[in-house]
Amino acid sequence: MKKKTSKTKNPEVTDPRVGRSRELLRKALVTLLEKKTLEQIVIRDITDAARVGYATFYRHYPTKEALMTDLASKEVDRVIAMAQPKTDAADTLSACVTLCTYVHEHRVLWKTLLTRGVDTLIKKEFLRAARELATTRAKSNHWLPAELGITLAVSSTVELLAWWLSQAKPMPGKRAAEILNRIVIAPAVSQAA
Amino acid sequence: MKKKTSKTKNPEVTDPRVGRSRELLRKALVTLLEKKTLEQIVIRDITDAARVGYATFYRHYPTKEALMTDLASKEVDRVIAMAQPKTDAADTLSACVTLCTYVHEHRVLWKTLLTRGVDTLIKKEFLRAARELATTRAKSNHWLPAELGITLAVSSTVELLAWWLSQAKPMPGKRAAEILNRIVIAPAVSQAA
Amino acid sequence: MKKKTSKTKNPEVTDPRVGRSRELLRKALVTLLEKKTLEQIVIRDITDAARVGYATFYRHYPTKEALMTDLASKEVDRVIAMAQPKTDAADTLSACVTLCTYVHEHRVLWKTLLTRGVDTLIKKEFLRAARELATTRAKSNHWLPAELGITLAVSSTVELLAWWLSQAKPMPGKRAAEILNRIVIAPAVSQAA
Amino acid sequence: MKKKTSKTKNPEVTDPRVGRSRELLRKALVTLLEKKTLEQIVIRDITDAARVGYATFYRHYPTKEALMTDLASKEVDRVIAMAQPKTDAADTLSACVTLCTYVHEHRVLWKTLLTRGVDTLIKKEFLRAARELATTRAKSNHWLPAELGITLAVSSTVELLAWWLSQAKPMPGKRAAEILNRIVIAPAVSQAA
DNA sequence: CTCTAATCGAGACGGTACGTCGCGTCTTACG
DNA sequence: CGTAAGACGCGACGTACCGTCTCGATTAGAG
Repeated sequence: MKKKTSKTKNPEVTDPRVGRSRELLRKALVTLLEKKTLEQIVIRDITDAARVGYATFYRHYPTKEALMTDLASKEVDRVIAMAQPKTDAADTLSACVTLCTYVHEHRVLWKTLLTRGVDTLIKKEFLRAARELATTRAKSNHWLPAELGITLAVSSTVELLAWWLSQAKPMPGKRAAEILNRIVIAPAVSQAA
Repeated sequence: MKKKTSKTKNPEVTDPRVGRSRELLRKALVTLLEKKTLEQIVIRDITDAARVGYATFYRHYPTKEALMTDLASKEVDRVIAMAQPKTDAADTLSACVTLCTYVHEHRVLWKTLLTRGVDTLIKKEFLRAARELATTRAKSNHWLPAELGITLAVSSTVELLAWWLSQAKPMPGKRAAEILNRIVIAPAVSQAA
Repeated sequence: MKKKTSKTKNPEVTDPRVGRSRELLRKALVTLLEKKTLEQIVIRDITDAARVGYATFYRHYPTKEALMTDLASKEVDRVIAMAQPKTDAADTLSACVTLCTYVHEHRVLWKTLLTRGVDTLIKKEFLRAARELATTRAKSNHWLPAELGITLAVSSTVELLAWWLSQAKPMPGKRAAEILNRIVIAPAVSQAA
Repeated sequence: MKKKTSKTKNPEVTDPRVGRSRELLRKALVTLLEKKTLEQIVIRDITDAARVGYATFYRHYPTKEALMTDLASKEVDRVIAMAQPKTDAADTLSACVTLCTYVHEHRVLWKTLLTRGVDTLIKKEFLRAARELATTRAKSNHWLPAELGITLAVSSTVELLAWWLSQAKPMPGKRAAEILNRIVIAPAVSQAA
């Protein structure tokens, strides 16, 4: 029989329950991260908070780190997408301001992303994004290996944001952006020039 | 009753078996770290490798992280002790060279310390040491909070060393030292000036 | 009320698909039983082998044991129906021969019915059938309670058949029938006399 | 110095905790069997009833069936040990009386052993014991294979006991013994003669 | 050299979390 | 509208480590 070709296998998952479950799990994890470290969180915590069956977790993510990475990559992609145009315009300070502003607006989430033992995963996502950026504007540098430059820039950025948000009374985003630009981004870009 | 009180606690006189057990445990951990992440290592692995009873571990360390910290702080103290005189002499490049040379000479150990999921602990030890240094030479800085400066310097240093040692063919220590000095230490010191 | 649609339900007129699905499920179970115990078989195995949707199983049977019982009772009824006339003629040996012959002809199936952890269900079906027989020819017996007699006769019969079929080189059906008659049926009948 | 030679490596397990745990588990299982089938019992039920950690179960038995077998074999061995001398003296009725008396005295336990879906395991143990007996008194038989004879005798015995104990008002042990002897044991022995 | 207490090995134990499996129900989208 | 495909809630499974504990057997060093 010819026919049925159309439907039977749609490449991507179509069942709406799948999307819903994943959404619930991500939300639950964010909530829990406000109170505990990722490694203090147990899978049952997540499924309970998401009001989802225990096994359902494994139907979507192999580990809690995978769920975390999903979360992190979405956030990182979003912030990069916002800052990138400015970078393209070579206006690094403006890019930093955009970044810091966004982070500050979502400071509750970002604080947990950066300080709850999750920073490793966030850093990995930033690195991924930074490498993509770098390839588009590859500039050779005599004395500083590109990969090292990226690593340092990313790690400093993350470290700075983490420090900033963990302050009892964080400085204004504008100032954080200035520091970030002056101490990390501008040197990095000028090196690359 | 006075008893043989004398025996019980001479603060620094310890049963030689104690020292021996701890040594065995540290050695065992170092060995294991060459093959696995700290969190892949379980306590039984350590005690087996050390050829020591399982409970003996807990007689000396509450967790494997404590053992790791013991290890890390010894190493960090040693390398700081070597580099510090140079720093005092304001010869930062020379301090960097000393640091990199030492690390390179013990690269097998340091590679595992910096890359086997242990970097967080090492960084903590470096921070501890760096803060001590900083207090001795406290300089005010208008635009860069001291604590942030330290944090960034330490994290960049650790990141750089980790990157360096994880290369298939690491560049010579002298070059690593130059980069370290130029990109991390010199800016940090000049800021502080 | 005559119901609205003609379609719905004439008690014995069943949707032909129903019969088909059940048939497929029974066939599938028989096939699977050649390789595994009933309790090693899971419902997904059956539906996969029957090339039927998973939920379809539950539209016809509440558990795999129910399916098994369905299977077993059909077989037992058949064999009883064949042997019974002989029993009525008091020709017990002949009845045994009929039984053993039938079983031997379907030995692949019966072997699995008797040895794959299914014997309990088969025995239950035999008991059911045997009790029906017994009521038609109820004879009192001074020292042996009737129910016990039936139980022993059935269990010995099943045990004997199971042993027989599980032999690497089973003896001929005629001999099995003789043993069965001599050791189980004849004594049972004479007791009842 | 001979030392306390006795201790260091005794081939069998010496730790008293082991014996205690196993005892607790067996006791717990017996208790639970009075209320549920073996397969309705879940390992957590056993460990809870035994007031023992869940994992402790697996330190001693791989499955609940293994625990059950342990229990069963102990009982079977005991009863066989009591009846065997009589059998040796060819006094089969007396052996049956001994058996039935013992079983009746422990009827609560035996009822569960024989009717709670455990009979298969008990039968297996009886078979084991019966085969041992049989080898010591191996007699050839022209028309009845020895293994089949044993199988039938054991299964009938078990079936009879199960029927007996499951009666609302069980007949006296003496009468059960007579039936057992007359219908199972005596024929079996005379066959073997 | 003896005696006593600290330390040790061995490993059982009560727990918690894991990741898997199968059940039986319920949902979805297609034909 | 019925059915395949399969997601879901549930709960038992058996495993892995954890950190605590009990045991004797060594061993160190004070008397």
